[in-house]
Amino acid sequence: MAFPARFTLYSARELPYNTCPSMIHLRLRGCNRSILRFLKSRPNGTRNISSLSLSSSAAKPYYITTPIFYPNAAPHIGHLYSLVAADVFARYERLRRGSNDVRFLAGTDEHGMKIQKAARVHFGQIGREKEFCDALSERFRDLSEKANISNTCFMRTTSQEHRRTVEDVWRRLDGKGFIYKGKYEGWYSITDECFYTDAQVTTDPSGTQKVSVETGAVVEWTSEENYMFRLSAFRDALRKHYITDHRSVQPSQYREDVLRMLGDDVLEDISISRPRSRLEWGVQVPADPSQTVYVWFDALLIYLTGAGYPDKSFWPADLQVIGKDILRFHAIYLPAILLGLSTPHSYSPASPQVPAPQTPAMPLAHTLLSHAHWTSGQKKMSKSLGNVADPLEVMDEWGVDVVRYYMMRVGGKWRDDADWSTEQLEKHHNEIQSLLGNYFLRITSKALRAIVEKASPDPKECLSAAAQGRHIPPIETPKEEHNWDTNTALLRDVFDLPSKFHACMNNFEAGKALEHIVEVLSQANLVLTTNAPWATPKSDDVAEVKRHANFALGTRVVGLETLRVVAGCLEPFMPDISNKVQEALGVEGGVLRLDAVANRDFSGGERLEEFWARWKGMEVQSIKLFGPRRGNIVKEIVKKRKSA
RNA sequence: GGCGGCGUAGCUCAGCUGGUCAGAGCGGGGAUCUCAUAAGUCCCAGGUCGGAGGUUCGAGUCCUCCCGCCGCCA
Repeated sequence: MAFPARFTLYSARELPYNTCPSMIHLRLRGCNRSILRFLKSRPNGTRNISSLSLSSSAAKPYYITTPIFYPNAAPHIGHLYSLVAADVFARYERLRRGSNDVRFLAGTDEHGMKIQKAARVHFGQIGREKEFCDALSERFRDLSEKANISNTCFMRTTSQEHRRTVEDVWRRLDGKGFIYKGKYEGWYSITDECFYTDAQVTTDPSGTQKVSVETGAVVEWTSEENYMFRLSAFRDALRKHYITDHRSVQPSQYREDVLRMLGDDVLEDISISRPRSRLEWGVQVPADPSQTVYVWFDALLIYLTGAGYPDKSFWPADLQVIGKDILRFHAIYLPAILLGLSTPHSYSPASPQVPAPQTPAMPLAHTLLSHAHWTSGQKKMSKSLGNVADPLEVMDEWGVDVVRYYMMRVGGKWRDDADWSTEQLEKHHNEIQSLLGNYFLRITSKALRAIVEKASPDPKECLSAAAQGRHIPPIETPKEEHNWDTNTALLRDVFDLPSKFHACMNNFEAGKALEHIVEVLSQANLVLTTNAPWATPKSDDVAEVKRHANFALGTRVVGLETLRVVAGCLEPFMPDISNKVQEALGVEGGVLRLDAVANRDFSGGERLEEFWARWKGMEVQSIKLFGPRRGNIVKEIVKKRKSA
C-alpha cells in the first residue's frame, strides 16, 4: 500500500481506512490524481470512504453542496440536474484554482416517516430501516458515479457522525434558549409528513374527510407536544443579510422571493421535533427520549457534518445548489440555525431580535444557487402522469456528457422551468456533435494534413502571425482564397473566450457560458468553410503552392488552438469529451488552468509553446467524440403528428 | 384572498434606464460546397410584441384596467 503522499485520518477514530466497513474520513495533503485513481482502483472503490478532501493550499477549500436526496423515490431527472449543476461549478473551481482543493458534498436524507413506513412495509417488521436505506441510498450513489459527478463525499443522515452533529447543534441552541417546548396543533397528514393550517385543507369531494388542498392527502386534526425553534428571533438579522448581500441567492429573483418570505408580518417559530411514539426513525432529542428530531432540522445539518463539524475548516459553504422547492429551508431555516449557533447571546424576551454577530462562528453560506424544475410536456413530472424520465436510461442511450450538456444548455439559466423531451435532447446532441465533434474531424482530417505537410512555418509562427494579422510570407494585398483575416478574427474570439467564460461562471451563468462556447465553435466552422484549405491552389506557381500550404497550415493550427481553448472551457460541462479532445491535442493530463488557456502575447507561456511546438507535423488523431447521430426520432414524431 | 412574476415568429427564448426593437437559435422550405467516422455554408419567417385604454413628439419597453398562465404566502 505504498502511498505517494502523506495522509492523516480526519475523524476522531483511528481506524485504518482500508479496514473500516463504512465511514472513513480521509484528509490528504499535497496529493494528486494518482491517489484518487489508486483509491478508486481498490475493490470497493471509494465507497467506504465517506469523505475525502484533497488539500494543497492554506486557503479554505472551496465547499460546494448538492441537496441531499430523499431516497424513497427513485432517482429522477431533477436529482441529476442538481448534481450536474453542482458538479459544473466544482469542476470549474478546480480549474480556476488549479488544484483539487474542492470539497463537494452529495448525499441522502434518510430519516422520517415515509422511510419508516416504507421499510416496515418492505420487510414486514420493524427495526430494519438502516438496511432499507442502505439499498436506497446506493441508487443515488450510483447515479452520481454514472453521471461523472466529482463529489468528494457522500453523506448520509443516518451516519453516526451526523447524529453527533444534530445532538450537538441541538444542545447549543437549547442552551441559548432558542428551543422551547410548545404545543402544536393542526391538520396533520401522514403521507405528507407535515401539518397544515385551516386554510390549507379542504373537505374532499365525498365529504367524509379533510384533505390537503395542495397534495390531496388525507389529514386529521392532531395535537401534540413539540419542541419549537425560535425562528422569529432571527428575522431581522436574516433580512439584513439578504438585503445587503446581493450574491447570497442566485439567480437574483430568488433572493427577492426570500426577502418577500421574510417581509411577511411575522416569522413564525417552527416545530422541530415529533413524538417518538409516532416517529422513531430519526435522531432522538438529547435528554428527551419521548421526542425525535424532525427530519428537516436533521437533514439541513448534513452540510455541517459534511464540513467536518464541529471542525470548521471547510465551513462556510461557498456554494449550495438547491431546487427552488427547498429554498425556504436553505435560505431561512438553516441560516437561522447558524445565527443561533454563532450568537454569543442567549434568547431574551426583552430583546426578541437576535443581531448577527460581527464575526460569526458559523457564517452563512456564501451563495445559494436555486434552480427551477424540469417539466415534461410542460407538466410536472410525476409517476401518475407517467412522464418521468429515468436519468440512468437516458445517459445510457445518449451518453453522459451529452445529457450534461443538454441540461446545462437548456437549464443553465436556472430560473425558468425547462421542458424535458427526447426531441430536445436529440437536437442538442446533434448541435454539439456537429459543432465540436464534426469540427474536430474536419480539422484533423487526413486530406488537410496532406496539404499542410508542404508548409514551412511552425505552429507557433502561424498562431503568432494570425494573432497579429500577418501573412506568411508577408504580402501587401492577399488573394481572396488565402486571406488570413478570417483566422485572425477567429483567433481573437478564441482568446476572448476564457475571460467571457470566467465572467459568466463567476455570476453562476452556466447557460450563458455555454452560449459563448457555442458561438466560437459556430464561427470556427464558418471560418473553415470560408478558408477551404483543402482546395487546390489556383496556380501551379511554386510560390503560390507554398503560400497555399502555409495558409492551410495556419487555418489548421488556428483550428487546433480553437479546439484546445474550447475543450479547456468545456471541461466542467463535458469532462469526458473535453479530456478526449485535450488528449488528442497533446495537452498533458487533460487538466489545464483556465488562466493559461489563452496567451495573447505569445510570451512567457512555456506550456503553451510546448504543445504548439508539438503540433508541428503531429498527427492529431481523428477520433469519434460522440455516438451516432440521431436523425430519426424527430422525423418519426413529426410523421406521427401529421398522420394523426 | 394577498404579494410577485410571466404572456414577443410553429417551438425555446433575447430585447438594460421608452426613440435602427420587431430579433436569435431550433424546426420547416430552398440553394450550394465537398475537408468531415457524425457534415458544413448561404437564402427564406411579414409575428396587430395577450387584450383595451392612457402618458409621451414617440412604447414589447412606463401607468391603469381586463384576460390567461405560474410561483410564494394566507
